[in-house]
Amino acid sequence: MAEALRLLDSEGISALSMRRLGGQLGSVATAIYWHVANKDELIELVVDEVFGEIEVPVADDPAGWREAAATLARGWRDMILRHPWTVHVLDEVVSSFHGPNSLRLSDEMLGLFEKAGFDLFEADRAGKTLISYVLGIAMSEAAALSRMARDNRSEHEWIKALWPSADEAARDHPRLLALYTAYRDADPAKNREDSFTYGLDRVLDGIEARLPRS
Amino acid sequence: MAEALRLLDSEGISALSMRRLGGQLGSVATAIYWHVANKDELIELVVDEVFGEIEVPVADDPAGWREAAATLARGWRDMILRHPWTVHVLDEVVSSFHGPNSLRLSDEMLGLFEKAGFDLFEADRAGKTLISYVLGIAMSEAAALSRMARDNRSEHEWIKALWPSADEAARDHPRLLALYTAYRDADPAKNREDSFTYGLDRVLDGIEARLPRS
DNA sequence: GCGAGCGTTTGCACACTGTGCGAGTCATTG
DNA sequence: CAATGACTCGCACAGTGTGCAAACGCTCGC
Repeated sequence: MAEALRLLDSEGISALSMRRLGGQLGSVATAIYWHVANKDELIELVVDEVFGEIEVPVADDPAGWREAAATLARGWRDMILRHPWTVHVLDEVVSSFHGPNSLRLSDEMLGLFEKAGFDLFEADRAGKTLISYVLGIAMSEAAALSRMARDNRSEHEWIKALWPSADEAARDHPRLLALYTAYRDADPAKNREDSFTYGLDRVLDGIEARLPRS
Repeated sequence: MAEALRLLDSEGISALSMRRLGGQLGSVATAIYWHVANKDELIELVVDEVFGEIEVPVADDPAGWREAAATLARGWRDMILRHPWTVHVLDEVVSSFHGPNSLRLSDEMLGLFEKAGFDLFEADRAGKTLISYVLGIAMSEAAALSRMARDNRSEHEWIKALWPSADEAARDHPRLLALYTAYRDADPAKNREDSFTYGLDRVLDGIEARLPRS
């Protein structure tokens, strides 16, 4: 699993073949099948492993829930950006929601929202809401980043190449054009950070508003 | 593309091979390469096609923005659940954010949030927030549904099979256990709907709170 | 010390994948 | 009628996941 993870992190999902992994271990593809039922199971195991990297901060006082939730969200997103290949195995990811590490994570997240003042049901839904936002944006970011790395072409060049004429673009998509020209000279990394934070704050605002007033 | 979509919808991503698609069209795999550069491009085209199914409601008065945004979110989610294979091609999906249909969609969504009262920048971020939530939860749902269909085993049976003993489960994950036993006799479809709606409302609440008071 | 057993590895084979290349087909046009 | 160009086909290559049976090597009880 460690070797598989190394392969995935350094060269992406397409680098992980059973033959290659076997070779890297000084052995042969079919030898792996003694330890693991099939490739999917291998990936599930690796995915649960990377879930282990996320740590849930403990919020002692109820007031600290929001900061704790934000830290959790950031940790989750950072994990995905550290391992962008997770994007390509989303259904194994979902299956690994039943691995030991992600079970622990789910349970602790429930605890976090319970401590904030929700009952168990609403804690579950609040948690799902937060995680869905994080999953969605992190996967978009990861996919965009890896694609940008593959054919190194900035987002802005992408956009520009799409429109044969500026006039046409302005006619069809006036707002998109205005947005992208405004973004042209911005720092994409900072922009990505700010955008993530903005959404995170909105989601947490929405959740906070549901808390029983203390 | 129509035949590819049919294949994808009825038998999932693994059914779409160039040989199979060629055969279905009364021809041969390599014939497809005249029309399309490679398989990825084919998928991008199909993905943009299904983006075309989503329609953006027009909100005439500013007060209608919330309902319009909710309709948009539901339409997007329904599209993903109608075509669950999109989960497995997330990076082609992200690439197709630059296809004509999704460009139109993005532009119209910007318009929706501008009409609500945001400036262009914040409209972009609000839209990203909403779409990230929808993407995240819909992809989780789609992956879980397709996995459940594959090895027809309910979510609850899944969970039960994980824990060798109830005592152990209760010790390690007390909240998860309580949650799942509470959910045992619930209708999963209704629960999924309610959960989606709950999160959607929280995200929209968070966005609404940022609107300049009118 | 030795054979038995068992966990683990290996080689081989099968059916399948995406796709490059060159030759062939066919309808439309000058 | 000939030729151009859109399109299709057959073949081949390198690669994939994985089933199966044979072989290996280590650790036991005798």
